[in-house]
Amino acid sequence: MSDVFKALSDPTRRQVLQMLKSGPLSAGELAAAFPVSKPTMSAHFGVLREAGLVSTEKSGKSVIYHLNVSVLEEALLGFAGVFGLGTAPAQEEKS
Amino acid sequence: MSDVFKALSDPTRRQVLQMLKSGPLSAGELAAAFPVSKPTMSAHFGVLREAGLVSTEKSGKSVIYHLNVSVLEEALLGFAGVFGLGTAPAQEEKS
DNA sequence: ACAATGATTAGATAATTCTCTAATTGTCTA
DNA sequence: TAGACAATTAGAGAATTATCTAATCATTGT
Repeated sequence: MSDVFKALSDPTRRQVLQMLKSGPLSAGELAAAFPVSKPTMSAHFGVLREAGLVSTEKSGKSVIYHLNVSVLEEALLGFAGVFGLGTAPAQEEKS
Repeated sequence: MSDVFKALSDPTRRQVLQMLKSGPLSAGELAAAFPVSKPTMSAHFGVLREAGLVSTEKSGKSVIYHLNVSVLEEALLGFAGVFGLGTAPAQEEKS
């Protein structure tokens, strides 16, 4: 779980996740959207994969990245839930 | 916003926030709950304050820390919302 | 005014993180 | 089999982070 928040702490990685929200993309397609080198992006991908936030699938020369929404959901809403935020409307304490 | 996620990336800081969920606590009370030095905790408090996740109030010798739930909510649910998670049930795309 | 207490600041160090270039691996196609 | 292309690994440097001890600041009580 800490790995997920660590992964989310970088703006580039958060943006990668947002790009993947609309569907799978190759490493190259993702990398092209950022002003850093490909190896740097590869490192970011590694962090995301380590955290379980993305999965990979190999397709010919390319590596396709998929978003694992469930992992993101569990971390984000799980933590939010601890504070009574989000999904569970925080059962109203009746007087 | 990036400051919030950066702040949330550390387990100690996330735990501090959880402790504050039940109500305000002094720096000393918070620090006592962790196996690190007080200056280290003070640094963590600084990160949380910088991110807007906590506010301080001075009371005599003590400094009282308050949780700013709204900031946490905005970041957590805001980001979750981008992925159609949480509050907004993600309007079903009808065929 | 002094000593005690709560908290932060100063200064330093070890570990981690982000980034780069260069080299390597794997796959396709001419 | 070569060459080209996609991606990652290797290796290194700069910046940030987490942590510590010692010192300082601020407040309270004697």
